Amino acid sequence: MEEINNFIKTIMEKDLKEGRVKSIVTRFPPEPNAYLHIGHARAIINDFELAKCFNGKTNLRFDDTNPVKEGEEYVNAIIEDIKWLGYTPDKICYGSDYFEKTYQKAILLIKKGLAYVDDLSAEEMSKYRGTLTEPGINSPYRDRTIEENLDLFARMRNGEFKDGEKTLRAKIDMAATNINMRDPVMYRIIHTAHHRTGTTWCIYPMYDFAHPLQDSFEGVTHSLCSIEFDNHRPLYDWFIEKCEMEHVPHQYEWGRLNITNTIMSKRYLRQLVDEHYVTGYDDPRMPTLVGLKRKGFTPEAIKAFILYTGLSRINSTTSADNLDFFLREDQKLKATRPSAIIDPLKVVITNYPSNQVEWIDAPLNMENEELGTRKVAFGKYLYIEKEDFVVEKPNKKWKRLAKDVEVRLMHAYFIKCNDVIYDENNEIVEIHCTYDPKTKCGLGFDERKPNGTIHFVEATTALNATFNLFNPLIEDATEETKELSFLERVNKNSWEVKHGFVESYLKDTKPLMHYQFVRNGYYTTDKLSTSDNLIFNRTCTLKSSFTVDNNKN
RNA sequence: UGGGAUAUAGCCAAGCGGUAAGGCACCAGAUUUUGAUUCUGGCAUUCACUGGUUCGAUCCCAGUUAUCCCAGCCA
Repeated sequence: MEEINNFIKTIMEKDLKEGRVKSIVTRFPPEPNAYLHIGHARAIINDFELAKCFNGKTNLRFDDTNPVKEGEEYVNAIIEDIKWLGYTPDKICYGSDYFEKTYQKAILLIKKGLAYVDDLSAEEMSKYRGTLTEPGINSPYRDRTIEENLDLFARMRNGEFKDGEKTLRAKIDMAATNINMRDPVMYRIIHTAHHRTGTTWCIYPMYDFAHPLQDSFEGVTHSLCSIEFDNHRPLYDWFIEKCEMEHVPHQYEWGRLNITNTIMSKRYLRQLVDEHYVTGYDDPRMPTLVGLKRKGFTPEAIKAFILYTGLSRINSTTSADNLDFFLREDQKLKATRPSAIIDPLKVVITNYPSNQVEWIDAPLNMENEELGTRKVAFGKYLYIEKEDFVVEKPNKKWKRLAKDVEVRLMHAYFIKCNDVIYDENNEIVEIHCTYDPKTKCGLGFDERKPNGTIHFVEATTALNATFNLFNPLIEDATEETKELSFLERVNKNSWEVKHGFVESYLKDTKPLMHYQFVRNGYYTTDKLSTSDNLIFNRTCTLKSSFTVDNNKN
């Protein structure tokens, strides 16, 4: 495993050395309302790996303080994803475990005159809050007596008020330049059953109030979150101090990680699923962990990607090349490498018997013979990749087949092209070659050097399978076509589902699948273990356009 | 136009007062039964800009510019 090294680690080392903390405790606090994606993986990996560096502990804590958005389905999915990444939380807990303790701390703040029950409606409160440039003004309910607040808050809990009728607010400073400090709401009334506490509660703490207390209750030392919470840190510290928390956790922020041409926002991922642009959260086109898993990613590849990509306070966008690299690196010695032909060109071996097919032993991975061998068919009729043939050798650097040129068919024989057959439109139909029996793989033939090596499949034994281009696993060999589409960023604010993934990806980036199947054949055989000789049909289906508006609300 | 954060190569990212690590991408060459892999070499006289402090500044200070975040009873 790579050595983790980033600014948070430096902070931890210093805190330990200077005695501010005795040991490291971190937590990964997802809200159970979405599937985890590669961005979460960064948080998970850092939370766990940083604690691990110092023999510390990491909790998984579900931040379930809003019953209208959350559910059990996500809890289980998140637990599974973390397990898949290879981590075991020290404890699995829930924000709702602390509802009573949190409630008591709210009472403490009321008693100290630092919290009050407000009757302002949401719209009124918004007006009273002021703007970025103008200070807010105090709520008319701000000066209720402690007794009245205590009574009202108890009645809020007892369900005497409707949703939105009252809130509990912290009494800080309506003129604060940091808007988060302008008497933030601590509790709101929600008469909705909670997935764990049922109808026990009808008031729920807000993130800003609940989170620091939860961290403190659990003994978290370093509460790591993304940079947009930077503005909340003063409030975090305020609640810790004013609630007289025994254990004092500290919040640190890091920048968010984006990946080029990848949607990472929960909201849009949900839209893609809900509106059936993809087949589900585990669609291989999704950046979710379950999606990446189906696409062929391994936890090791994801971890290496995250750790090598590093961490800073800058929001950054990493090229998808980076992610691909770590998958290739991870799969180099692990993957079996059978051949596949995407765009077939028929080859007839004129000097080979027409009713004969021979099977040649070939290693599954030339760089790792421990993976064993497979039988590769060779016969009179073959397919090669169209792009591996040109009639006339264009230059010295051309290392593939051309007329009157001899190449090696990987694991098989040297072949030489003698004739090119055209149809009435002057398109190449097939090419005629001869093979040299002396050059069979393994015989040690070295009298001539071929003009390169290309891969092939034997036509009569090959399976006509359709691949999901996004997925190294062969999904359905029997299915005739599969819709292929991809998300492309059209401009800063919108993305579209485009058809024709293959072409665009081929043009703009080194296509992972092209690389894996065509030239290298890195993929993990899973469902189709009986044959590794496959014809790749490329089928694109037009899909409607999907545009998202990045403007809030 | 209020407050906060950030600025090091095409993309990430180390460096924290002593003269710019590393990875991706890219380029050139060698090896090669995958134009892959592997190997070798190249890739910031300069750290957003302008001043200042200092023997010495990416690092400290001041100003400027650019980008991001904040006006949910979301997290």
